[in-house]
Formats: sequence, C-alpha cells, structure tokens
Amino acid sequence: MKRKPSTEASAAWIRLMRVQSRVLDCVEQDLKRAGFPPLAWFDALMELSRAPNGELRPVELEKQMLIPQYSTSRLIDRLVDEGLAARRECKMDKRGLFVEITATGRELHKKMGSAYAVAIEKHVGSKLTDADAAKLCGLLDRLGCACHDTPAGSPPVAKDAIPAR
Amino acid sequence: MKRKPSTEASAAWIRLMRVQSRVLDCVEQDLKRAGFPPLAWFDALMELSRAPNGELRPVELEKQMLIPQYSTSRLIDRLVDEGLAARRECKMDKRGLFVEITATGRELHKKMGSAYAVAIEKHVGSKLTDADAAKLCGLLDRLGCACHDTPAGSPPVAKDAIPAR
DNA sequence: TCAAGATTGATGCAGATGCATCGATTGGTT
DNA sequence: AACCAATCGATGCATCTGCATCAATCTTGA
Repeated sequence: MKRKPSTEASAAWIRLMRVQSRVLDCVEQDLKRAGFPPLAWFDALMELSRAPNGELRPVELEKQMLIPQYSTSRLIDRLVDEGLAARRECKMDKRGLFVEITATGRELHKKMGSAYAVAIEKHVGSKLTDADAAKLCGLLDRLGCACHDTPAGSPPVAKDAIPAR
Repeated sequence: MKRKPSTEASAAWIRLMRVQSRVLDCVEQDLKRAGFPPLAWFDALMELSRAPNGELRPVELEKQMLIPQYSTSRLIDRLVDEGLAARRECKMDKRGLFVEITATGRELHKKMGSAYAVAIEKHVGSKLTDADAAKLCGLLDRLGCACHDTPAGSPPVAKDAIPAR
C-alpha cells in the first residue's frame, strides 16, 4: 500500500499525461481550424441526438459527460444561445427541465462528426494497428476503474462518454 | 489519408481521453486534499531544482513544461508570490531574467514529491504490472510523435516533461 | 552604424472553470 | 398534514486560460 511507484509506472503516468494532452490538442486544433466549436459541444449534441426524442434532463447529460453540474448548466446556456438546443419545461418534475436538440443542432453534430472522425483517424488511427489500438484499450481500461477510495457503491458509469477536459 | 477511423481507434481515443482525465483528477485531488498546490507547480519546481544553480530562464521552463509563454509567466508570478522562487536579473540578456528556486521552494518540492509518488503508485502503479506499464508506454509513445502536419523540423522535445493540463 | 526583424517576458481583456450557495421542488418520515 | 433532508438547476465570485499585443532588448545584414 505504500510502495513507491516503479519507474515503469512513473513512465506510464508521464506518457499518459503528455500524450493525451498532445493528441487532444491536435484534434481540437483541427476542429477549431475547420471553424467548429469545442469538442464538449459535440459530445453534448451526441448525447442529445441519441436520446429518445432528442431530449435529456441536464442531470442525465451531466452523468453521461462526466462533467460537474455547473459545467453542464453553462454548456447548455451556450448551446441554447447558438440555437443548437432548447430548454423545455418538464411537467413531471417542476424543479427540472428538458434540453432538446434542434434541427440546427443535429446538422452541426453531423458535420462535426465527419471532421472529428477524420481527426481521430489522423492522430490516432493512422499511428496504430487495430490490434495495437485494442491492446491500448485493454491497458487503459485497467486504469479506469476504482479511483476514489470509493466509500460505497459508486454507480456504474456510461461507457461511451468522453469527459470534456 | 481519408479512411474513417476503425472502431479500435475510436475506442482507444475515447479511453485515452477518459482515463487520463480520471487518473489526473484522482492524483490531483489526492494532492489537493493533502494541502498541496497544483501539479504544475511541482513540475516547475522540479525543473528549477534540477537545473544548474536552481535557476532557469522562463523561456527554458516553457520549453520543458510544454506550456504557452503567458502561462509560464503567470506560473512564475504565483511561485514568486508564494516565496517558492525568485526572479533574478539576467546580465547577459537584458530582455530576459532568471527564475531561481528558493529554499522554501526546494522544501515544498520534496514534500510534494513524496505525496505525488504515493498518488501515482495508488492510481497507476497498483493497477498494472511493470511489464504492462512498459507495454502501455510503448503504445502511447507511438501516438506522441509528429502531430501537426509539422511543416519543417519541429525541434525535439524534452522527454521528461509533464504538460500541466 | 543603423534600420528591420526577431526574441523575451508581461499584461489587458474576454471567456471558461471551480467552488460555494441559492431558490425551487420533491420525496420520505413521523 | 407538517416537517426535513435530498435533488435539480442556476449563478456570484474569484481564479485561470487563451489570445492578442505591448515595450524592451537583441541580432542581422546592408
């Protein structure tokens, strides 16, 4: 429990930090240069567009995206400001509301999706064989589980979310 | 050049983003809970303390840490405010200056180093065998090279830096 | 020697983030 | 029914970031 980290573990840590920061940067820059908004917007539009009726409770969106509550609230602000989503009343729970993706939102999501795919292929896919990518997944997954000395049952987490930063 | 990314590549991308964000968060939270400043401070103190005379030009620090120039400038501000480093005149180039780590700075660096090591062991080392950590390094390294459609010779990069976010 | 351009470091500003807290509403307990 | 704790979403505030630009100094080349 108190062992000091092996050089291998330290090296892995360092690379994990550096490589993701670099790759993320590259992908995000590509999208930005193409005139697209940040990746977080895409992730949100993605969750909305795949949800039934294209609408979600902010609280759901938050869980899918693994970002803090206030962050969700403000992300929604921006999407709404840009006409990509709309806030709708929630009749069954008057504390809450629904966020619904608009046609414009779906359109942007689609266009971003293509650019995003190209960027991922360029910065990830083209550098690894599929087999190596799969190996990488396996190793990363081993790091991704119990994290906080999780006091009790932390609920299982969506397996498709990409935390926005 | 225009292939769409394989599912393996996409999966690797998603995990790379999610896992590092999670692991970073865990480590940073551990340090924060122990009353320590952000990791970037540690990285800076690290570079300073290993430099000859414990001093560096901001421009060097910037290259080591892979962060933008203004970010370096402000990080130094904070270190100086806290008495962890000092700005010293640079006689050979009056545009520039030296940043020198103080005794307090070295002390903090040392204490943080221990906590940091424990956190890395907890969140990385304990979850991978050394062999797997090494494999992970190898795979990550493959992602870490040419990134921008690098127009010409981008200078080689320090191999020990951890970009601060 | 001198002007043109590059380098170094700082900073004003707008936007983003983290933290704490708020008001509103709900559900559970007695 | 009446209360109280928990949940939902928003927001004020301080801080941090990214971008553009600044002044000062250095280097180059005619």
